[in-house]
Amino acid sequence: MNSIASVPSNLIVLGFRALSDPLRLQVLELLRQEELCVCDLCDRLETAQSKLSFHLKVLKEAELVRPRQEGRWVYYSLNLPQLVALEQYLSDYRRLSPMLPARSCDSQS
Amino acid sequence: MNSIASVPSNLIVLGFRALSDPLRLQVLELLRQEELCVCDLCDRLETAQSKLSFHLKVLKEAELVRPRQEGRWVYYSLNLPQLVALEQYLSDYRRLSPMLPARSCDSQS
DNA sequence: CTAACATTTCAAAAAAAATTGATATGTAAG
DNA sequence: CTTACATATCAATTTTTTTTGAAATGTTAG
Repeated sequence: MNSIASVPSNLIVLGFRALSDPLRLQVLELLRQEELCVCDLCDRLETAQSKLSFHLKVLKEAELVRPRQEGRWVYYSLNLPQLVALEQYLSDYRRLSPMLPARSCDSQS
Repeated sequence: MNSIASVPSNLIVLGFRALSDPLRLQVLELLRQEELCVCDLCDRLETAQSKLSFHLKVLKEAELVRPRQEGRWVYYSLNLPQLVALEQYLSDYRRLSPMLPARSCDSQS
């Protein structure tokens, strides 16, 4: 009697992982208002460029942001569909949650 | 010209961090259907008790699950309100996202 | 071509998170 | 009281993530 729970999709895990850092959340909040290039983000977050580049990579691999190169600048913007995908993953918990009362634990052994 | 983005609430960061692990997501998926005690979870996830205890602590500190002791068993259940809080944090990205086109980066230097 | 600049990549170091096995705590049954 | 059991905690180790500074890449301006 050993049902293994379904393994969650990798992109979902990557998404939540990308969201699990304050600096990365700040990046997303800035991008919410406008597309920004890396130097803008460094400026506004008072963060070293190399550090930001790392965190942008994490966000990009989670498909939460999209880069767009223009000359020597790279502009990042939100990738709304993936943010919505995570939102929907969570919203599934509201549906289909009968929330049964406790079941005796002894019955199994 | 240096607006620091607002620092996200700690509980939000803890929440996403807790969600950023496959095993913890599996725990939540199992709890979606029913309240379960630790030994049940060990059983179904084929995981050592000590390991699960650690992950349950992470979920508990993020307020995504709630423990309820009954005799020598501890039953865990979802804490829907906090899951909804995270969902709403994400849903804010859909609203209020004018998604302006690129702005020249030169204007600042 | 050369110099300046924006960004990425890399390697080393530091910090944080996860795993493991052992032990502690608390409850209940005999 | 003693034993068995469910769970939590702890310390040591391993693994993963993050930070940092330097070097590489690629683009544009002169």
